[in-house]
Amino acid sequence: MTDQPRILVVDDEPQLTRVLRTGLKSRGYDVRAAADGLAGLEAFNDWHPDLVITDLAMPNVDGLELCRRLRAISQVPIIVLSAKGEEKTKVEALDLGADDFVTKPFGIDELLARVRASLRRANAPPINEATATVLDSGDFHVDLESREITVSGKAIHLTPKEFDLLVYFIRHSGKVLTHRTLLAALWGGNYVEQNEYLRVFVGNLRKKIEPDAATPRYILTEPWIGYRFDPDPQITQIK
Amino acid sequence: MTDQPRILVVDDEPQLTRVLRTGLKSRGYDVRAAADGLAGLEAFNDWHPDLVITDLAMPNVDGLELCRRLRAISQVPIIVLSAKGEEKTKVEALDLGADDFVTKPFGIDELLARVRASLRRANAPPINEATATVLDSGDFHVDLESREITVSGKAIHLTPKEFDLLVYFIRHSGKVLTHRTLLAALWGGNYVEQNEYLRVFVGNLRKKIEPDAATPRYILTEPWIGYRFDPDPQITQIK
DNA sequence: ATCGTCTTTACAAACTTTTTATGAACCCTT
DNA sequence: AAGGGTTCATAAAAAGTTTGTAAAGACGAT
Repeated sequence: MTDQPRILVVDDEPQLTRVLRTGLKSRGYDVRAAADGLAGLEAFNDWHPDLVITDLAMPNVDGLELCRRLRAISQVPIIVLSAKGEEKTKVEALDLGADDFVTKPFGIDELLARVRASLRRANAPPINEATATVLDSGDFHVDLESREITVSGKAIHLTPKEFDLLVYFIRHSGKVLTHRTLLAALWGGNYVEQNEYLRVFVGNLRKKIEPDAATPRYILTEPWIGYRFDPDPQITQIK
Repeated sequence: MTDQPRILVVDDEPQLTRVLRTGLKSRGYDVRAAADGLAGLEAFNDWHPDLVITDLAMPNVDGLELCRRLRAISQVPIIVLSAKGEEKTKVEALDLGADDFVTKPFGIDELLARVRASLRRANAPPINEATATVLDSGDFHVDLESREITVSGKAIHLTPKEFDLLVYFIRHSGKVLTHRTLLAALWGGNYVEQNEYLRVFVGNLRKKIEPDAATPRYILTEPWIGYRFDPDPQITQIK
């Protein structure tokens, strides 16, 4: 793909759509817009964008349903736009496989940063993910065979669950991971309500990997939603 | 050359050197290490290794210069280790006659595969690691034919199962070996649940090879997971 | 029958995970 | 801007497994 990255914007507010289109186009992206989920799906099949930005509240097929249908046919990164107070819906969207969310109102710069992050992640070498024996991400180095972990060169010791949690975070760097997702991945589907487990383990993990556990740099809290892992906080800065 | 293939490791990072040495020795290679290019050249003239593994960034004579000087006097296969993002230097090294390169970080298995490939290409003794008759790894010396073992020069007597267990450990130095893996390897697939066997045999083995069985240096426990064998514990464990 | 080895059993010590409790942080409403 | 209700961070206790070790029983070879 030597072309500009293609971004599909799905939103029923013409004003917001216009802002997004001009903002994204001026940064070199190729942008197309659709006014509802149905039109969005058609545009996707037609145009094969590299990233989809969708609002949640929409006529016809809404943002949630759009996520579901897109995930059924594609791994395209999805960024969800949502109004404040739609926490529950946001979580649903993320559980359905959305990559990130931005809460309205937002600055165009914030959205652009998230777009860059998602595109980078999508293009990033998911090389031999299944067979990779070494994970290397930002300040983190993990040898899955020897189960040795270093952060910025310093070796650390993790318990098995802590190890699994960190590996999961690294493998989904940048994505917003909901509590449910994390619990299902690490404890199994019967434990998706045990948020306390997560709190304790995230806390312990932070104590071991964060320079200052009180102001985390790597494992970021998304209140009401879940956590987000940033392996290299200098690059992903938003402001 | 009836001996094991000889490998010269040139690297100024003691930790990496140690990993390479134990990893290669445990597979039946004869290994010598040098801390910089100058020492590497001397060792080469002295010892005539069958293969040279060298880092790029080093004090005194660096990896590039080492390649150049080696090529002036020998066709010995050279494998270059390089950090991420040293693409340009990598190309230079290959132009100078290096045979292969491996990007850090790498798994020991990847390096071993390249070593085998380079030796094969060089028509070096096609000695199969699997048929090596002597293992030399850290403080351990094992003769697979006579089934004799010395630890730090002291001969010890092991029962057959203990012997097989130790050999398995040595051949997989540094890796964490799960209970299942060990049980399957030594007792067969029907015994993968018999963790008690393992406990007893590891305990007995420790009594015979550890200076102090109560605080093991060689056979390390990975709680909930399995065991890890470290043939050459120089750096004291981090807690 | 004896010896050496492997298997089985038992229990305390060590370690991880789960549970509980408390104060701080956060979001929404007024 | 302030208050109520949740959620989050943290420490520490409780519960549950696993591990280390000794020792007894089983098996086979000499």
